[in-house]
Amino acid sequence: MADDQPLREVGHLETRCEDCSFYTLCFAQDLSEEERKQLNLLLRRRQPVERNEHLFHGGQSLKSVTVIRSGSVKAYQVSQEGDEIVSGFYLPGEIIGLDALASGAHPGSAMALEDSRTCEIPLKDFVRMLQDSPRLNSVILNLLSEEMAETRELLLIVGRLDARTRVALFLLSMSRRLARRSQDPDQFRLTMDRRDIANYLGLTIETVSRTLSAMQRENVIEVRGKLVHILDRERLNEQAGQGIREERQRAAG
Amino acid sequence: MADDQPLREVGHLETRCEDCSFYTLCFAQDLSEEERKQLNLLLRRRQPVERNEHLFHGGQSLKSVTVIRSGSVKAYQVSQEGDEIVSGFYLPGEIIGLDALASGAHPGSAMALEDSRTCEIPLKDFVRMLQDSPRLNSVILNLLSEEMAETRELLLIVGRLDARTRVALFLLSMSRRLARRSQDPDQFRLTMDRRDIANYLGLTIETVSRTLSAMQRENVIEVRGKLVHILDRERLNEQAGQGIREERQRAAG
DNA sequence: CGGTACCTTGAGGTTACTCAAATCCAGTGG
DNA sequence: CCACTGGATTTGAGTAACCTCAAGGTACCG
Repeated sequence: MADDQPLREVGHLETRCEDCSFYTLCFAQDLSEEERKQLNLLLRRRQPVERNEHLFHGGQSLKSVTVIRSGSVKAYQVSQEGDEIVSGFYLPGEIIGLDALASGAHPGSAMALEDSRTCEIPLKDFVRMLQDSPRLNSVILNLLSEEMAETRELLLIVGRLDARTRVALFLLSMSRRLARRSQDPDQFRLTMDRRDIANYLGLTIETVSRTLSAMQRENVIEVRGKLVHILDRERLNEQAGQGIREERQRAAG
Repeated sequence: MADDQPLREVGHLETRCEDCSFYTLCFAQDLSEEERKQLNLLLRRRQPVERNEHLFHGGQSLKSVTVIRSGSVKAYQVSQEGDEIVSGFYLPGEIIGLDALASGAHPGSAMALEDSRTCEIPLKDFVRMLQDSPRLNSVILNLLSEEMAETRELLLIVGRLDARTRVALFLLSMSRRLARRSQDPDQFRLTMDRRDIANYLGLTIETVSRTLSAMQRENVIEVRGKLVHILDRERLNEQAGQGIREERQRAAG
């Protein structure tokens, strides 16, 4: 299908400063001119990391708070049994490492899915700013609670939804987050492989693959390897919406 | 089995102040004498809540931070589809409402599973204390991150483990938390019904029931309705430990 | 051009779900 | 104290969804 208009390669993502979470947050949440200036001063562009290189390992102490500038990153933990558990993906403009703020150590590891660049604020500076600025404090609390909410949502997804729904939600999430950073929301490249997707969604590779194929047969999406084209967002939304196994025992509420 | 020593009813749980999270935290985390005194002053014992009564509803603004003094509470959210999603249980001495600190509104609802009593600190006072005391601040951040960690763990449980393992983990968690509050860790009463357990674990009532029955047949536990007796903690631990579906596709790490 | 890793597809098995019925239990009223 | 009743729990039989194992295809890289 659509051989006249095949999926075209989408370039490596690079976030403009205006699209970065630091930027957006700080300017949206009415920090003072002074606070902004300082934040910008502290921001360091770090050496690019290569594909499969780690940004940090689980258990390491938190050295800096990081924004993905380009590329993408997966966060994962290793269970007692030694299994890798993918807990999330970070796209350009998103902040990584906040969940370590409280304890001071990273609960999990982060690995680049492709060659990536980041901006960082050394932890010391960041903490100092936190102490000086109640505003920034509340900004961070908010970010944390947002991440908490996302984890909660994932909880809902992973445990209770059928494969079709999980995959639909995943695609929509990616689409939404890419759109936020000035990307085409209907055509994008998944930077993670099927294994990571499967792991993240609590499915097997085969099930993810079959589900994507099925969606393609039904003309909801077009898939070619990592390239995804959303053809019928309407139906994708439907499939994402209704997945809860048709009424588990719901209580009175 | 064990008809000579049947499960005996366990009395209504009441936490001594020494077992309460507020108490423990504040005194463990070296707050100043002054700070402690103030915290105690602010603590209010609230009117008891009856079984099935709500402590608060989702979306309501956070009015106070609450410790369960006696009884137990379930936290749940309502999904878009109108299904109830049980996100956790709170036992005597545990703090409820922290996850609303950031946004100021409760993300979900809380309902008493039995007649219960609570202690509360009005939000205003609590926030004032937070501003005055960097120590308390970090204590709270820690609690939050702890809750985050718990949610993450639940994430792991709910999506990826088989029924047997989920139930085993649930029983052990209950046991551990009860033991912390001076209860017999091997003999206790579940205050929630099978539906809540099933919902919490992402299973159906029938599966929970069957699993408990199977564990009983194998002499790992003894169950009679809500009463649980752990007979073989060793094996229960084993069953909790190995559940991950025997090696999902693990990546290189 | 061959090799390797990734992805897709197929066949069969297992787990947990669904539907249905029996049993247990707590609370109520006689 | 006991029968009654409605809800909770257990148990059983059949089914659907997803996993496992296995083979074949595809793309990328040297």
